[in-house]
Amino acid sequence: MDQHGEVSNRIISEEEELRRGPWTVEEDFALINYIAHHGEGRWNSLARSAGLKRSGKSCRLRWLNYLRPDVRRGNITLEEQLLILELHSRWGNRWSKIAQHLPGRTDNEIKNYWRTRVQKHAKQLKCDVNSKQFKDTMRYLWMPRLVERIQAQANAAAAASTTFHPPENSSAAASSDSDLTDCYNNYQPAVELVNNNINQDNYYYPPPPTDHQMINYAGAGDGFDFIDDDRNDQCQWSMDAAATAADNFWNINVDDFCFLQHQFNNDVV
DNA sequence: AAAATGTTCAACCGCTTGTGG
DNA sequence: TCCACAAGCGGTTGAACATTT
Repeated sequence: MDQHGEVSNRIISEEEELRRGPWTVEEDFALINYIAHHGEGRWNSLARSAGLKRSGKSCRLRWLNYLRPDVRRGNITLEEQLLILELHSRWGNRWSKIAQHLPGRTDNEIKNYWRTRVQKHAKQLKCDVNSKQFKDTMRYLWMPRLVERIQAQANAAAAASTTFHPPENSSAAASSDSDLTDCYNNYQPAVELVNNNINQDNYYYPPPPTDHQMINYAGAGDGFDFIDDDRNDQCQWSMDAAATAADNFWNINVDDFCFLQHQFNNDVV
């Protein structure tokens, strides 16, 4: 057999032997070690050079989604949830683009969050995740509720800070809140949103988070005109659905939900 | 206690896009 | 302009784990 024959046979053999499935500790170590010395990129040749019987794709995915030092693990925070909902309302399933605004989170993680949490809620409400009703509910109920919870957390932290520190430190503690937390303070509770944020065109423009580091809004009306001429189609859910939403998912009480329905259907035109 | 059912998320797949020759 | 290859992206799968019956 000539040299070329040997080479092609070797390549075919290696391709047949490519491992799949969960990575072992040894494989992780080999990948980390190789990238530490040679950098990332050229994943197919990297996989061979590192002695890994994995495809380049598999190595790239393992590194980006799991082994990279700046990957953030653990539960998605309230702030991150709010940001995901906000950005998804603008960009849809552009997971990679959304992930760019959540430091340390991967597109895969955000995609999983959306599918397991958000889509589940839509399913249980017998509501399409892409429907106007569901998007409006995220906007009017879920996101304001998240903001309220974030604010409550911040208040609790501030109270704790006041308890344990002398007064001269409390102002410093207050001003040390992150920009993201500050921007959430611009949100209004759900009911107030409906009452106070109707502009001259009779369109509703919820005040978005203004954190310039995270979200760069192009301006009023840029994707946030959730109330439009089809408003009559909104809020057609049964009271069961309202109660389910209120009690199980968004912690919005049913009275508030009914009030919102009333506002949508009668007052806000 | 065990089986059934539900949930999570790492990993894979196929397609698209970018890039260099 | 075309082609080949690498990288990126979003959809999907399935194993492991958790919860319910």
